[in-house]
Amino acid sequence: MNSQELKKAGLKITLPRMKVLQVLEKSTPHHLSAEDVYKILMEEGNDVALATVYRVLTQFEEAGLIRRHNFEGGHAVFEMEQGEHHDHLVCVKCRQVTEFMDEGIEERQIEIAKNADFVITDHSLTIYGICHRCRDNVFKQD
Amino acid sequence: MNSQELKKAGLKITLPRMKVLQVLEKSTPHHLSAEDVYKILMEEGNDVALATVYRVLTQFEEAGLIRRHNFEGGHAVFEMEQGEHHDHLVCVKCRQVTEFMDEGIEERQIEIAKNADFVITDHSLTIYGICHRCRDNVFKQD
DNA sequence: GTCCGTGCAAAGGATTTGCATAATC
DNA sequence: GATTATGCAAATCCTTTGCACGGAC
Repeated sequence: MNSQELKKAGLKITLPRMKVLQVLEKSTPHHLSAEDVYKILMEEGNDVALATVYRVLTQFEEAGLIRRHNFEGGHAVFEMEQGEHHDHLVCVKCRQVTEFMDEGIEERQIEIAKNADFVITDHSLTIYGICHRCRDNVFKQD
Repeated sequence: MNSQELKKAGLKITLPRMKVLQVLEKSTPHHLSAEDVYKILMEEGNDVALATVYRVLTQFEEAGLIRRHNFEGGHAVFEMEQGEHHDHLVCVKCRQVTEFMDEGIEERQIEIAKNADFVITDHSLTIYGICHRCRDNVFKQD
């Protein structure tokens, strides 16, 4: 139930918040921009102002319910917090995002930060490239 | 001589381009935003329009002379292309950027992309945190 | 009923663009 | 002298904010 998560986060249960949360959960592990969320809500007939989507997403991020990523290319994308950290493979053609996690890399990062006398607050590793589907379909439009 | 680099990149030698290039080279390996470059030029008495700075930076990036990074927090930063790849430690307090490079991590990334049947075009690893100076100076303003 | 949340429209910051002028080759 | 670059201002994109109204508790 979504209302549980909202309450736990100290946020009042409102329709816009419930709806935005549903959209994000439904599309896990996809990565949606504020605009994406807004469009999906519109298509579903749930009229929520874009400004509200932004506000709600920001609140969710502060509450630790979701995560914001600033990949290259302008707009931020959001995904449900999945408990465990992971990194991303982003296809520069179709924009599809795949997740991965590598213990070795994680350990090395901690090591590097320690050596630099640096307290890690966050880290993001993103590999940009062309996914196998886009490579196979060079002549088609995805 | 900067004009060499510009010519090699197929760009006409103009004052704004020379000046922007000088600023970037002078501050290597610092990371400057378009606004930063603009302000430095202004302080030096070199009046270049902000729009021109953006245009020139974009051209330099396309020519492979410089590199653009979109760290978290809004605006892009640029640095001279230094031939060899490296990653970044970004202090979330003072915004200072430190560079590092780890062979083990690089190899793991290639491995991961291979397993995902993904052709790497680029990759960026950024560790966000608090540098030792900011940690020591918690009560002062940097 | 009080307080917080929402919608709307306007503001905001970073970056881009159209157009006339000015510079390079 | 032809073509490309620049300056300026306006436009654009993504995101945030002020304010009056509506809804949650």
